[in-house]
Amino acid sequence: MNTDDMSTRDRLLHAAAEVFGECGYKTATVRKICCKAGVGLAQVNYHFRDKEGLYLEVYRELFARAVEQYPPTMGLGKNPGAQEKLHAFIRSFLYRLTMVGERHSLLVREMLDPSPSLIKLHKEMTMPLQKILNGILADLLGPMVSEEEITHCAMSIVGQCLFCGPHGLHFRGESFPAIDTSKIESIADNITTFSLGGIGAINKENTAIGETHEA
Amino acid sequence: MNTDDMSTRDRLLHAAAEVFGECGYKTATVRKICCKAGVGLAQVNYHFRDKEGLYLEVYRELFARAVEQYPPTMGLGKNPGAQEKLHAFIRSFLYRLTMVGERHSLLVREMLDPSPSLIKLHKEMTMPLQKILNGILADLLGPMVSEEEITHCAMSIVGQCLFCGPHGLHFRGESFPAIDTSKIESIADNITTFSLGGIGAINKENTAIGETHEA
DNA sequence: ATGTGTTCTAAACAAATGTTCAAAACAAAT
DNA sequence: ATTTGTTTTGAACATTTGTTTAGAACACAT
Repeated sequence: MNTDDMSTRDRLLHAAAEVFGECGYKTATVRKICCKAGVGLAQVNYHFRDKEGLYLEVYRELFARAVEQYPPTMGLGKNPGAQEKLHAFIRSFLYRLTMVGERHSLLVREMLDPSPSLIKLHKEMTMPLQKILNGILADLLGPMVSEEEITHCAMSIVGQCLFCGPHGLHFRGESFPAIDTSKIESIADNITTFSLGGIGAINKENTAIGETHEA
Repeated sequence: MNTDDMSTRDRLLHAAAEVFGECGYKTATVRKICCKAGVGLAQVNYHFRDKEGLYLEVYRELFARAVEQYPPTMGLGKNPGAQEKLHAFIRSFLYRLTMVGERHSLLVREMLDPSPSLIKLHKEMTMPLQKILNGILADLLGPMVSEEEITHCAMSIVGQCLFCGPHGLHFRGESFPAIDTSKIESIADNITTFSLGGIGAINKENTAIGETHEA
């Protein structure tokens, strides 16, 4: 992408996203970022107060764009069932990871090793998504299920997505192959099938316990 | 633990495990480690060549101890079924994460964001465990299943463990509450139930496809 | 006691990094 | 054209960090 006509601020955001993504917060240097952006060294401090200010801004913008482009209801028709909703949620999650990972694994990286001041921001941006997933799971698990069990299922699903998704490769200690977007769909199908089976098993266990106790 | 009677080398390993665990490789400093170990600054280079040498040694030792203490067959009687084997695998996985996380989240941390030279070592130490999981899944999924599907299920399970386990808290942007070991068992039960359900679903889908094609 | 190889200490070095600052360049309004 | 406020630059500063080195302290065999 040609960044010549962008403002210094935007050039910095653009370059910072790449450098932070490649190196992580600590290893990325202000010099690298400014060099890549083609601006003076002092610009980071001028426009963003300090390195961390720049970082937070990059994170916020990136996250927002990802959610905008791949909302958790992505590809759903009207009156979708809970199963379709779950599928859409998982699919969109994986695409968000992909998109963010193409030029910068920033989001994923910092989700796993957050800088202190990022935690609050991350919570703010994640909360709505988490609420949505919990709602879907509440539907799927029925009214007899506890809040704790919903959380457990949510964690199982998020864990799968993070690990199986485009950047799971990092965790597994592989090198960094390009993301084949075509695989996302099949991965999403797999996780959905697997998770629906898992939810069913939790459900069955639950009603079994219920019967035992109420009988 | 009193480290007064240990050798300088062991004191360094001990302190390094803590500091690396708390800070990660990049942020941890040789000075911090040596100070905590109560040894001179040059000892790291003398005993381990450089910072990375120390790091690799810590990692190797920690991993080995974790596997020794919580082997993937932990708590199994003789002639266990595949389901029990899976449960034991998940349980031991979580305990390994816990143990390692008590004093140092080193293992988990670096599994997620590995330093370049660590990748090889990590692969070496992980491979046997991965083989075991694949074997269990091959049993559970039956003979008709493809290698790819086994891998998918394995990833789903590992992803769940990493995210739901003691250090999943990091990813979720929470602070770092002490690990309540008593919760491990229930988490393990949950993941096992969820995963067995997921495996069942994959299985069912598979035989359905098989029937369609072969009919 | 002497010599020898190992282990340790304290100081210093070289490189890298985030930040600051004074001055220059620029833009826009009067 | 002058003023005013903003943006940019290049250099410098203060820290931090991993590593090195010369020499002291030590262990131990001869």
